[in-house]
Amino acid sequence: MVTNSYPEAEGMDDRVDELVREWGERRPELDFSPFELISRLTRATHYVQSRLDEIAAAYGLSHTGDLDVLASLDRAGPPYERTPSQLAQMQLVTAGGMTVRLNRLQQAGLIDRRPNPNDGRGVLVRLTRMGREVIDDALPTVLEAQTGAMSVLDQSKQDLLATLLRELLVGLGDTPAFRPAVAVARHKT
Amino acid sequence: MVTNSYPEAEGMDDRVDELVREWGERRPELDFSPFELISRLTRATHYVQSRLDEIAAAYGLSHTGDLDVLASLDRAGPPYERTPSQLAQMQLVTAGGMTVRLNRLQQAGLIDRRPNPNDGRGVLVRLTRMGREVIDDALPTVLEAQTGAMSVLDQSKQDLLATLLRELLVGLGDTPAFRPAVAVARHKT
DNA sequence: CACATCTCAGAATAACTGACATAG
DNA sequence: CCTATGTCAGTTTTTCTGAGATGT
Repeated sequence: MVTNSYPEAEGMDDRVDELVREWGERRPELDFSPFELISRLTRATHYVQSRLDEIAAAYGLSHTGDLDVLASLDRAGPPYERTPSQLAQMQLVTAGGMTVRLNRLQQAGLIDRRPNPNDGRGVLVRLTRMGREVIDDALPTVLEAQTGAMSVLDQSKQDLLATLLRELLVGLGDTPAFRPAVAVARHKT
Repeated sequence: MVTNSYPEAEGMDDRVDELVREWGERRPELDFSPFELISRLTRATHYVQSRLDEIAAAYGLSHTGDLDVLASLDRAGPPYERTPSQLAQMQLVTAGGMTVRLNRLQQAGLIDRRPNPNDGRGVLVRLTRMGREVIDDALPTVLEAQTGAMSVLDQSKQDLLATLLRELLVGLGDTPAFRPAVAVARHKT
């Protein structure tokens, strides 16, 4: 169902190959292979995010980041709640940046906030009924677009790519919060 | 010289594994493997660009994009010139967006513009002496940072990753401009 | 005349930093 | 008291779109 314009992608050059070729002539003493890799990462992200931003726009959202917030709340399962700081950390934005997003989503009626009963400093963000409807509808759409974007690669190549990127990410510090198996009891949370 | 905090990245989980695990519990009927892949692409790009933006900032530039313009002109070799549209296309921004960057770089004295002798509609952007000094100094710094960022992966894995990403990019439409092997002569250019 | 190149004005935001109020 | 949470104001930009001037 999701088709691709370049069934014979294998063996073809991308635009990064051009850049690397030029560098090789201009600065033959330097190794540009990390540059090559990072250029591809960046460009692939650019193309993919553009497609996803279009989907977000079709739902009246300003960009994929807003959809990510809704998805993250959905992922939490009933009652679809998380704290702003949880959301910020998952999505690599600062708390201040998340506040802006949440204000916008609340304005649109897709989320609301209530005081966190376990922590008087904080709040809990929750999907509204409308927010749940939006993400219920958008999630399959997004997944389909993502599937389509990756579909030039067969499954085994996608798996290999995912594995390599995991290793890269761990090296870049994208590691899960440390979760002790045992802990001494504390007051409240 | 470039070290890494996670020498044993292999086999370790990244934060995307957490997300995928949550999705699996919440929506077991859906396949999140393309999501997993795209999340990793996006996050890796985020981390890497943050590092490169710091380098750009150290040179007084507003972000990596400005460095990319200088690098692109350097790559052209003497006399270090390109048209704004060439630069825009290479860097995936619109002509309008490139104008803003060029204004800023010209303001900083790193580039200048002159009329394009071959095309009265256009201009040629050129590195100034100071621009050349900046990129001469910055280029090794950037490459070193890029090398460091990728260094969790050994060379064979980097090569494999680059190959897979090339194939993905071609599928996403990142293909070189068509260059006919033969063409009929035309006026000027 | 249709199209290409480039710049600019206007729109719409994004996101970060640092400060602040509140609570643990 | 020191730290953590969340919000806000201020700042700094970014980028795109569409119009317009100029030239092919």
